[in-house]
Parts: sequence; structure tokens; C-alpha cells
Amino acid sequence: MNSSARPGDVPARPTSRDVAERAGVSQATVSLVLRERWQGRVSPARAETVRAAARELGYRPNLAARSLRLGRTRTALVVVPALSSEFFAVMYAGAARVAADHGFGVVLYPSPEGIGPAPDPFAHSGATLDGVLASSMAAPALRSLSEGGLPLVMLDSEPRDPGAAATVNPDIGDGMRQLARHVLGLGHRRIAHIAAEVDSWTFRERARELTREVARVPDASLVRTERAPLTVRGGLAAAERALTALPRPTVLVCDDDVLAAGACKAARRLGLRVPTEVSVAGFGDTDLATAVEPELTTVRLPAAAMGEEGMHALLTVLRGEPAPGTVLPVALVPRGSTGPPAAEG
Amino acid sequence: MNSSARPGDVPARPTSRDVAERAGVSQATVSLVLRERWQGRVSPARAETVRAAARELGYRPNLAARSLRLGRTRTALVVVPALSSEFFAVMYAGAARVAADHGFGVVLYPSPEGIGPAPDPFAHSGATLDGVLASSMAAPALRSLSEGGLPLVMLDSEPRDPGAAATVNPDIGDGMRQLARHVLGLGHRRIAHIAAEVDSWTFRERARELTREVARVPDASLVRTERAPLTVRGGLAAAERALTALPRPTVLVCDDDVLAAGACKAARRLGLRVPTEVSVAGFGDTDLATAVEPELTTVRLPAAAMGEEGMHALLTVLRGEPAPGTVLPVALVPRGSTGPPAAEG
DNA sequence: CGAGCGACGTTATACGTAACACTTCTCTCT
DNA sequence: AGAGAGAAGTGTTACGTATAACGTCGCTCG
Repeated sequence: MNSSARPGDVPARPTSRDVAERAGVSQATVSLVLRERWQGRVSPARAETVRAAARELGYRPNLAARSLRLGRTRTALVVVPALSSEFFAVMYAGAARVAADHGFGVVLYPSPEGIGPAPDPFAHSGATLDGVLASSMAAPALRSLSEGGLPLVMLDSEPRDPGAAATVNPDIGDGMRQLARHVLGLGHRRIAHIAAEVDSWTFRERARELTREVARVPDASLVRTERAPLTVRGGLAAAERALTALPRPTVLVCDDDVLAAGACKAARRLGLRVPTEVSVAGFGDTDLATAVEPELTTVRLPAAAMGEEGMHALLTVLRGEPAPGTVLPVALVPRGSTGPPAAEG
Repeated sequence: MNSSARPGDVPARPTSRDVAERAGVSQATVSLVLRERWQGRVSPARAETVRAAARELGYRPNLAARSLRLGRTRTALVVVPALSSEFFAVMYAGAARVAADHGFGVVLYPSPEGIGPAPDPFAHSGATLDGVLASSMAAPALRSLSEGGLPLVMLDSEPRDPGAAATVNPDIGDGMRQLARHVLGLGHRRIAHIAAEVDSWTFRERARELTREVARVPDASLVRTERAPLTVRGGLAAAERALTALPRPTVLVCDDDVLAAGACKAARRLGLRVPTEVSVAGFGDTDLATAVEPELTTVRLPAAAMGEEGMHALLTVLRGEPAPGTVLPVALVPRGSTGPPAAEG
């Protein structure tokens, strides 16, 4: 099949030249036919011959060669900080769907959680990429990407992020504002923040907004902030620390549903009932929020819409058009995990 | 920088030839130096000059060209059926860790859940791959891969899967056997199976083994099997169907913790207490199993070990050595969601 | 009747990298 | 002094694809 194929070798992958030889045409013709560029340049009969030859040989184009030749790949990279929260899985799915609709492929890169700056996704990836859609990552980790001149769209990052060609954000400040007012309105005054230890704009913004809202109520205070890795276990440990310290908070505001689930568990372990003795709230409104008992009060983040809008923005940038910064609305979803604080004993 | 750079153009990415020109050496020397193959072939001084030039230009090798030249990419594809179960995220992490230890990169491909055969990951992916590590997928979906002559290691698939160069499985039959004996031993006789609607060996095996074990106990029977997508919501709906049909099962054996969490919720909705009125058990022992109340009785699957062993097997195959089929042990973890059935009323 | 045109293909080349085969120069050993 | 070995590089080629530029027919039309 290949002139270089020695006996005993694994059969080398057929190339377009092999197909050409079998079909009795030139390699150029094979390329034209298989790329559907043959209208008016190759007779229908010949085109069919070529397709048959390709089928018989099991020909698959060498994507490395194609990428080299074309200088692009119609493939985007999606970077997420972790997969332990379903939120990112949904976001990815949204991005992948839009990409597929436009003939683009997507490669997913979960940056190892909490291990500081991510390793360079290019270091060992055979993927050549047209653009990057990145979520909630520390800027340093992405420096190497934007330096490579690769179009970058940031999700959940600061609205006017330099180095990003566009940004797509949920209105996270508004979300935290709604949540804070909800718990303050219920009468809570000693508030603890179970914060994600991921260093990104979205989490800094939540902390800032919570602090601000609490400060607006005279006798309320943020009695404690605990940082936790974005897992149930992490939320559990952090909430245990918060609930055993004095003064004990009456509500745990968590940066993610995963942390909130852990916090509920911590409360149970300490013999505290939710929400009568301690309230818990999270962010995301993923499946997990309604899987636990009581169901979580949470801020619904438009995960799928973020992925979709982000990919749209990236595709726009790749077409050379400017992409606007987008801010998506969020909504507070009050459920059973928050209630009025117990009367002081 | 590039001779083809026209004024007004975006600056073209520098090539190794640009670096060579700037350093005053040949392109071959640049390649030798940057790939660390210069010992005894290029003087240390010159090597440093080359590195400096590369740094100044912000040179990054064109991976498409490198792949084309080398015929390999040191990159593997990991295929998982869904990201809605944390199980696969952990498995991926294990595989990625081992790959990184061996200088390999990993690309993750989440095959859209439940949408039948997966779209061809190659169709639009710029990635050129050395091998594939695939989990729990329907065989047809992977046909196009193995046909491409790509080394394929299957996780959670039938032990002697043709077309797979190696397989790594948890001893899933043993796991279901232990779980079945556990609930039968507790006295349950009317058993329902909440099955994942993913069509793969591991789930077929669970169904088979459950059926077999139930058949060994004279008055026990598998009163119902409900199929569900691998989400909390899916488990909820399926469990509601199972619990409202007659005869009502006293235990719900679920194919995954995600389904079990949904099942617990269904029981609550129907006013049934877990485990006193209905028992629930799952598979996986992910974070979710202990996040819900009561904590789930489950079969601990070695997710991380599967990813690690699978990647080891793949790397072995890529070295041209034969890889043995591996079976990993599993363990029953009895917790609060299972108990003796209520006395017949 | 010959110029011109459309249909049908082919030839040649470039993409950026890695590595084989080769040259040149310097130094050592006998 | 001459052979030989090693150091320090360079010229060239190939990887497989896509496409611009170029033939070569047979036919129509002025």
C-alpha cells in the first residue's frame, strides 16, 4: 500500500496518495473529491471511483498534515478549573453543542484543581487550536496561552479582562447581593463565608459583595471566612471549622453547591439541624442542590448559557469580528436549607 | 520576522527558521537546541544564543508540523460517557496523572450521554492521537477508532473485548454479588433495579449478576427494572415509577450513586423513609454517597486506580509490548441507606 | 475555419519540523 | 608528519495535505 511498507510491518495508514494510486487519479483529485470541492472540476463518475477507493482502503486524512497546510483546525480548547462540580460539566456541554453546530470540535482541559497555576496545556498536547474558552482560572495560568497569540474568551472573569478578546459573565455580584439580602432579611446577623480556594475573579467578587452587603446592616457581621477546595469533603472540613469557632455563625454562605452540601453534612455531624439551628446556602443550582436533604437555597447560575454564549463569542472573534462583553442574569432560588435563625439561647 | 509578513498583517507566528535567522545559525541547530539534543553537537555558548533568540521572539513550536514529522504526538484521548457522575472525573484525573508522569498529554472527550453512538471524535478535532483510553462506551461508538488502527484500551468493558489492545475492569460481578447478598441477607425479597440506560458491558453485567443472585433465593424476586439516564433527575423519575408500581419493592438497587441519590429523593417525595420503609444502594462511592442523608450503601469502585491502570496499559501498548487484562477488586461499603425491610403490613 | 471556452485533470509547491548524511575544522596520538 | 577521531554545524529531505497555476481536449460560434 505504501511504497515504504516492509513485510512484517504493521500496515501503514493509507495516505491520499495511496487512494489516488488505487483510483488511477492524481493526489490532487483525491483531495478535491474528498473535500467536496469537485463540483465542475471532476466528473461524477471519477468522483465516485475516488470515494470507493478511499472507502476500500479505510482512508482517513492525516489531521496533522491538514492542520499544517491550512494553519487552522476548527478546534477550540475549553479550560475548566475542575470537574468535581457538575456546574462545569454543564457549561462544557453548552459550549460543545454550539461548537458542533458550527462545525467546530472541542477539546476539554480540566486544570488540576487547587494545584496553583495550571500546567501548559500545549506542553504535550498534540492538539493545535484555533482558540480558547477558559473559565474561572487564575490569570497566570493562561498567560502562556494569550502570549501565544491565541484568541481567548474568558468565562466568569473580570468584565474588562485585558488579554481576553471577550468575556462572558453571570451577574455574580447581583447573585451574591440577592443571597445576602435573603439571609439578612431572615434575621441572620452572624454570617460565615465558606469560600472556594480557587483564585479567580468570580470568587473574589462574591467575597467582596458579601462583605459589602453585610456591612450595610448595622449589627450584622461576617464572623468568619474559611477557604476550601471545591469538593464536598472540602466544604465539610471548612464548615466544621466555622461551626466550632466562636462566635458561632447562624448561616453558612458557600461559594458553590458542592461546598454547601459538605456544610450541611458538617452541621449534621455536629448535631445541628438545618435550617432550624444553622442555615446553609450555595451557588450553582446543579442537580446536587436538590439531591440533598433539605434542598439547598442557592443562586442559579446559567451554566449552559455561559458555555453557549462563550463559544458564540469565541466563534465571532475567530471570524475577525469584535465580540461584546456579555453579562447573564442570575436568580436566587430559596429552598429548605435557609430559614430564620434560632432565638438566642 | 516572516518574509511573507505584509504590512498591516497580524504578526505571523515565528517559526524555527525565524529563530535561526535571529541567532545566526541554521534551522537544524535551532531544532537540536530546543529539543535538548545538542549535547556534544552544539557549543554551550551557541545553544544559549539560540535559546535567547527563541525567548525574544516568543517562539512556540508548531505542533501540527511536529506531529506530521514525527508521526506521533505523545497525546492520548480519554473517552468518558458523561461528566454528570463524579466517578468519571476521578477516573480521568488518575489517567491524566499517569500520562503526565510519562511525558504524555491527555485530551478528554465526554461523549454526549445517552445520545446513542458518539460522534466521531476525529471528525473535527485538530488533535492527532497516539492512543485511546475509553470507558463504558457502546462498541459501535468506538468502531471508527479501532478501525483507524489506533491502539485502544477499554475501561469497564468486557474482559476479552476484541478490538481492544487491553482491558481494565473492576470486578463488577463480584461487587454486585456482594451488594445483592447484603440486601438479601437483610431480608429483602422484592427487589427493583434502577439501571443506567447507557448500553455497556459493565451495566449489562450488573443486571446479569443481580438477576442470578436473586434467583438463588427461593422467595426473592426482581420485581422491576427501570432504566434511567445517569443523573439525579433520572434516578428520581425511575425510582418513582418503581415505587408506585405493584408489588412495591422494598429495596432499590441502583447502578450508580447518582441514581441512588435520585432514588432517595423519590422515596422522600412519596413519604417513604429510608431505610426503614425502603432501602437504597448504589455504585461508585463518590463524594455524593456521603453527601446525602442517609449516607449511601454502595459498592466502592476504584475510579482513580482504573484511570491509572488503564493509562499504564495504554502506554505499555504504545511501547509495542503486550498489556495484560487487569481486574481490580471492589468493596461493599454498607452505610445508612440500607436496613431490614419493614414488616409486612 | 480558427479562436475561444468550458470541462476535466495534473503538476508543482508550501506549510514547519526533525533528523540523516555530510563537511569542515581542531586536536591528539603514533 | 600524517592519520584518525571528535566537535560543531549545515544542507537537504520527507512527513501528508490543499490549492494555485497550468495543460489538454472537444465543441461551439462568429
